Amino acid sequence: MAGRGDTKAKILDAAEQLFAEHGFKETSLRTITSKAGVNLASVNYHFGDKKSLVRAVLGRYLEAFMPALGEQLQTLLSQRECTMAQVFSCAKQPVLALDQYRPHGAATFMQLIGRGYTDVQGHLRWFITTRYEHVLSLFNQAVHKANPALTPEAVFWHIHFTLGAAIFTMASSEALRDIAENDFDRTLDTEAIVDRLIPYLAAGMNAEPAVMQQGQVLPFAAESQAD
Amino acid sequence: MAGRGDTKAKILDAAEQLFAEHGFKETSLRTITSKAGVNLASVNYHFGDKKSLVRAVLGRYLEAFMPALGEQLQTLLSQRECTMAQVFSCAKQPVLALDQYRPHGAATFMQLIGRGYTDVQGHLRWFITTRYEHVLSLFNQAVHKANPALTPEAVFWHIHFTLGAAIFTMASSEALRDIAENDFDRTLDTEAIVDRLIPYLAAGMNAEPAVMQQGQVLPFAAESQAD
DNA sequence: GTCTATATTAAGATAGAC
DNA sequence: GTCTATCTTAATATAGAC
Repeated sequence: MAGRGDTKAKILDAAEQLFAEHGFKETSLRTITSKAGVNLASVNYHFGDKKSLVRAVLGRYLEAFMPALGEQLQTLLSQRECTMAQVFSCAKQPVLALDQYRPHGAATFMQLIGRGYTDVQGHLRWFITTRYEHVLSLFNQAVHKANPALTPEAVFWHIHFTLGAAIFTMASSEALRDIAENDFDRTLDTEAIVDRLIPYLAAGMNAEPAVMQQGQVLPFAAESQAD
Repeated sequence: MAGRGDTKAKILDAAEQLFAEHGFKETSLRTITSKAGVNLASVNYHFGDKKSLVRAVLGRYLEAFMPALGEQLQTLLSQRECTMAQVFSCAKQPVLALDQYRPHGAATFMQLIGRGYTDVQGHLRWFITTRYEHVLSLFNQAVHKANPALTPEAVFWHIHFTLGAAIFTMASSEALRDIAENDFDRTLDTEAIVDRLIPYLAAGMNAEPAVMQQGQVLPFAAESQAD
């Protein structure tokens, strides 16, 4: 397997799939190049080192996703008013478009985001803070517009809860889809999962904080400890 | 540093902290034993291999948490009726109790769960399917009791969204707490985060699925693509 | 039970011929 | 740009003295 000038792309294609499935640390350059059918040394030639390869893989997707999300948010912000579900729907088309961009692109992207988020090396944080901070800011604005009653502190926490639900779900979307198709006996595409997710996230984001005193537990908690 | 018979415990204590912070694969036995102040070979002597050490670390926490959660859910299920917030509150006391069990136990536990969930080796799945399936079943029942109108399919998906929000948030709770304390200028304990999380999860779990046709996007999506 | 010393394997990276 | 061969490092694991 030699000769053609698309070695770089073949490495990226193989790497993104392996990274998504197994994680960055768990995927060796040898596994990648062997799957790609290229020589081990070519990774170093084309990307310098493994860290740069990881960033190239993430960057290819982020560059396809983030500007599209930014546009959707911009448009929504130019409306007179909006609902929380509309805010989250802004991500729907950009995510689904990734399936045209690459086979299983949407699922792969979300798995990569999930991997990158808990990653020690902070690849994803690097992208967000150096390139896409603006899009995150638009998202914050849109959330505030949809529900101005939310305090900044509530927005902060709810956004992170939301990230967790979205990233985590999509990162394990393949496994979940298999289980769901088996248990409920019907086929599911990425869009169906996204359509389940949007109302969940919107409802959570709009949630009112409960009034709780410090140390309060369920009324029956005390009895349950007695034996 | 030698002699005392608590080598096994010292290894567990060092390992849980390092695993929580850096992940299983990213933490070497050398790092663990050096932090614990014990000899490298003692890991193998006391635990056999690294895989068993990981399970021992997870198991110590799960054994402290799962039975307590099960009891809370049992008690709730014996009531005449319950709300969704009460269902999620069942986890509150068992989680917070971990802070008595080990320093920063609650945060460490959730970080470990987060690591274990995306872990390739499936340590966590192993525990759940071999030991704690019963507790998960109680949780499912409680959710159904709190909102019988939810279809089994909706419950399935919402539980996974919930797991994502909870695990992901708590796994990065230390970082989030730092940011929040800096931005909003007040101290936060684990209980405060849990109290934020519960109403969010309850609202999401109770969310009604939106009525959407296949392929529907935002009304303004078409225009935003024109240039 | 604990230690030193070492076997074994796998990984990232690079030199240098073509 | 691509290949073979190799360097270097770091990890798990174990043997065997104490």
